[in-house]
Amino acid sequence: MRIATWNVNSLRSRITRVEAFLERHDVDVLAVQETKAKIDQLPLMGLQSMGYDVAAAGISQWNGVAIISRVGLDDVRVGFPGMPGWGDAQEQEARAVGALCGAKDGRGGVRIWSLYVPNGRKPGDPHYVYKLDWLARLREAAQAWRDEDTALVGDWNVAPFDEDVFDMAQFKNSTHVTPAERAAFHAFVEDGYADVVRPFAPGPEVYTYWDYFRNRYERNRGLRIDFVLGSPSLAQRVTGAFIDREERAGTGASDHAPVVVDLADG
DNA sequence: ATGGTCGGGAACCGA
Repeated sequence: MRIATWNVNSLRSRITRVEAFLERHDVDVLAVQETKAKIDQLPLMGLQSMGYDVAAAGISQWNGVAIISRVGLDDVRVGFPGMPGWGDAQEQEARAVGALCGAKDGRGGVRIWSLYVPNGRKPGDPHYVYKLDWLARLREAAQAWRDEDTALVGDWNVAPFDEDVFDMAQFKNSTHVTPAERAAFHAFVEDGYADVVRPFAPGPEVYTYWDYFRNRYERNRGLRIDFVLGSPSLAQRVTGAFIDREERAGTGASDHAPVVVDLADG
């Protein structure tokens, strides 16, 4: 089974590229972030005609997430127990929270969580405090999923290592690289989740996001902030992975590239 | 310190 994650920066404006990506790489399950649309605004007809089902959590203007699957969607969940504002969509909208939804594939083998970690804006900002709280609560919830085939995939808005940043000097006093954010990310690894892509796409100068400003992509001035973290049993099934860097090229691209992971049958 | 470019939704805000 081939799974992927991609911050599409608006599913409506990116739908043609999403469909082409799924076909080009023969993807079974795609987790998307920043759908930027309510569920009833999503352009699903083309995806459905390609054999995909869609589960979505449309929470605010910019942080919606979805899972697109052609191997079924069982036991779809939105949010996680303990998630700030869990069960209160209006509060989530008001607080511009991160978003997360998860589903098992049709054979019940893998639970994939599509997650958009809140953007902290600036260290010390209320959104930054909220981001750390959100990650801590997700960690607690994820500990209960560690003994299953679980994939935590998406835009973590954290660059865990210096080599994941094109120029650390430009990130003084910036979010994404603070010790607290990095510790929050590494806590998942300490609990047994593994970055299953990095062994197949080692740095330095390997990124998943390039700002639209200043020709950052053309100059490869990016960040690695999109990750697939696998529980131990899921990580054992990984046979390969890659970042589809070329998807970021040209006009009409998202500012993030997709990340693809291959799994052996469980 | 600021600016640069996108997307959404119709003026800027947030990434």
